[in-house]
Amino acid sequence: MNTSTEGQELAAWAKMLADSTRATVCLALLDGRAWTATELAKLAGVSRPTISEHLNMLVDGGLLSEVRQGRHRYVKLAGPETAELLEGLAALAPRRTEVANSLSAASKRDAFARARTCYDHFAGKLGVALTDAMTERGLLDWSDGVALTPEGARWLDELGIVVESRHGRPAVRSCLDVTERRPHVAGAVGAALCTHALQQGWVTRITGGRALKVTGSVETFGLPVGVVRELLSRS
Amino acid sequence: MNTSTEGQELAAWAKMLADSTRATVCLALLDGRAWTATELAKLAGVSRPTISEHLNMLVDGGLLSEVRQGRHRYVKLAGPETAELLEGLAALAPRRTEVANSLSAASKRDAFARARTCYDHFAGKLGVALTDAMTERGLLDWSDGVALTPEGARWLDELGIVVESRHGRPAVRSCLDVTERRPHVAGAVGAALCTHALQQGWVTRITGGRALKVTGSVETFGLPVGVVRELLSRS
DNA sequence: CGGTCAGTTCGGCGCCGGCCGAAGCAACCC
DNA sequence: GGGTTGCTTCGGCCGGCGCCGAACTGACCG
Repeated sequence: MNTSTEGQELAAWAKMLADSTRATVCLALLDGRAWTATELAKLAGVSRPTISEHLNMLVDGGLLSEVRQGRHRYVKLAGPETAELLEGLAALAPRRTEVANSLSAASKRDAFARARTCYDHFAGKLGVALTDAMTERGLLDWSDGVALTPEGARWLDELGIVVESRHGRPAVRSCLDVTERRPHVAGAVGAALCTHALQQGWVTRITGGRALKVTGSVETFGLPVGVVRELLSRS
Repeated sequence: MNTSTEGQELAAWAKMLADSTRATVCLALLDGRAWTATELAKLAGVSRPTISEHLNMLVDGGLLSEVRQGRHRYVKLAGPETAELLEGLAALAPRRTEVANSLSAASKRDAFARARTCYDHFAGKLGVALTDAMTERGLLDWSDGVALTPEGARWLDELGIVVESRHGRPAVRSCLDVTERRPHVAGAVGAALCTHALQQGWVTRITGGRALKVTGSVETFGLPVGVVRELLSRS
C-alpha cells in the first residue's frame, strides 16, 4: 500500500491518454472497430512514423490490442473494460458550454445523441429506449445490479441471437449513457443485440463516426416500443 | 463532435494525472481531508517549490479546490465526482501480481482492506458489510439503481443523522469497492454515515492513510450485523 | 521590532517525448 | 523481376516540463 508506488502506476496509465494524438486515437477506437495505422495517422493528422510509435506505446501499455495481417496492422481497444474506462472518462471530462456551432455540426450531434454505438453495444436514445423496453417486458432484472431473466434468455433464443460467453464476466452489464445520463444494456448481451441488428440491417453506421441510422424497425425486436417508436419517426 | 477537439480535452484531463508526483498527491487526497502544501511535498518526496507548481496545475484544472487560511494553503479534491473518477481509475489500474512484502506492509494492507474511507464514505469490508446490513434491513432499494426507502429515511432520522443535500444529485449512490469488487453506499447518505460514526468515535483514522480502526461497536448503527460483527472481532 | 515558518517566484538545468523526413523492410501485384 | 504500398527504424530537432536552490513575500509570534 505504498502511496508513491500506486501513484506511479496511476501516472503510467494516465500518461497513455495524456497526449492529444493518442487520446484522439482512443476516442476513435471507441466505435469498437479495428483500424489500420494509416487510417489513424490521417485521422489524427500526424505522420505514419509518429502514429506507429504511439500505437506501440498503447499496445505495450495494454490499452490496445493488435492483429497483424499481411502488411496491415489492425489495432483496436483491448477489451470491454478498456472501452468502459474510456466512456467513463469522456463522460467525466468537463462539460464545456456549447459554443455556437454550424448547422451540420448540430445535426451530427443530434444523430450522435439519437443512436450510436458505445464500443460494442447500443447507446444514445436508442440504447436507453431498448433497455427500457426490455425492462418493461420483464427481460431484465435490476434488483441486484442487472441480470437477464429466464424470459430474457428465452427471448434472445427465439430471436436467434447467440450470446458469446466472456469468461466469468456477467452476460449483461449496465453502462452509463454519456448523453442520456441513464444506464443502458452493455456486456455480452448488449454486444450480441448490436451485432444482430447490424447484421440484419436494422441499423447501419453513418460513415465517419459512431452514429447510427435506424433503417428498419426496431420493433423487429418484438418489444413494446413507446420511446423507440417515437425515435423511429424522427430518424 | 470534432474528434480531435475531444481528444485534446481528454488529454488535458489525463495530463493532470500523468505525473507520478501529482498522481501520488491525488491518491493521498482520496482520504477526503484537506492537506497543506508542505505535508504533500513531504509525502511525495519533492521540494516545496515543486509541489506548489503541481498544486497550481491541479487547482486550475479543476481537480482540486483550495482554501487559504493565514499562511497555509489547504487543498482537497474538488468534489465527490472527482473522487469517484479517481477511485474508478485506480480500480482499473493493472492488477499487479503481489510481490513479496514486509510484514508491516502486509498488515497495513489488511487494515486497508478491512476498513477505510473512500473520499467521504466507508469502504473496504466495513463499507460493504454496512451496505449489506442496510439492504437486509430494507433500508435500501436496489431495484432501479439504488435509493433510500422510507424506512431508510426514518432510520437515519432516528439516529439523528442529517443528510446534507447535494443540489440535484441522488442522496445515496453506489460506489464500486476497490478491494471487495462489490458496491458500497456512497453519496450524501454515505458521507453522513461516515461523518456520524467518526464523530461518535465508533471508528477512528489510523494515522497516515485512509485506513480506519473500528473502536466501538458498529452494532451501534442498530443493524443486523453478521459480517460486521465478525469484522469487529478481528480488528 | 526581529525571528520563524508556509508558501511563492525566479532562473536555470536536464531530460524526456512528440514530431518529422529519409531510408529500410516486407508483403502483395503484376 | 520491378513497382507499389503499409509500416517501422533511425537521426535529429525542438519544446515542454519536472526539478531544485536561492531569494522573496506575508502571516504569525514573541
